[in-house]
Amino acid sequence: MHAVPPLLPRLLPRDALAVDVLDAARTLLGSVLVASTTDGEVAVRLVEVEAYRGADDPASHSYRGRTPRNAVMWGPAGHLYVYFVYGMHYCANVVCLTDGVPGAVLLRAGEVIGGLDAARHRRPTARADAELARGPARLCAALDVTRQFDGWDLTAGRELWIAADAEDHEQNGTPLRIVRSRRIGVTSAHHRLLRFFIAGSPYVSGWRSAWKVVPSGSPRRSTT
DNA sequence: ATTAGGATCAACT
DNA sequence: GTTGATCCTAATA
Repeated sequence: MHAVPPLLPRLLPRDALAVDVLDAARTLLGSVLVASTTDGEVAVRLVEVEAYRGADDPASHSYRGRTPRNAVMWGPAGHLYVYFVYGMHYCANVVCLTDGVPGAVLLRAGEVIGGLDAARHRRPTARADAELARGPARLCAALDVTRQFDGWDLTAGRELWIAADAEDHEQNGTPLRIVRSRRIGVTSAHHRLLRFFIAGSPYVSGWRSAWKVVPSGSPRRSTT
């Protein structure tokens, strides 16, 4: 055994995201989204994501083709696709695959690991810190992500960027486990198990005991 | 603990 | 005119 390298934040490379949405989902779990704006820096470790594909996925915004709203999904991997829903919320996705092939991973929930005060200020209705970023629109609110960041390159290391998972996480001495389930809130493609989350995490949204949940490996540290 | 209804608007039929 | 990749509050158990 040689010396353990320092756990410095490392920018997640675009290559790690220019892959199939299922692989990108597993890479994103454990990664940390960092937003540095004038009112503070907030960092969120992702614990729950959902994969959305293209023409073969009726639940995806890209299913019916390219529009001004969803155009970013056809662009380069590692950029952010932000959309507005229900008249008052924003949700964010990380674009995957290669240029011209739509696909993205919805960021559904995470643990606020930095900038708690700023996050609490932006999420006044949260009654516990575990609720600060539990849910896709809450996560965006905690990071102050709006349509201003639609198309933003997360791999450039500017105000909003993504850090690779730097640790081998464990709980009670065993590695964290990824499980998958059906996606939340979608009314089509119900059967597909395209939601990925960290088993047992208190920061995961929408847990339902009745749901079918299957194992799906452990978080992957990107090696590129 | 679980459920139902309302808020509020851009994109799309 | 209808529909959401949602969240919050209030009501019921």
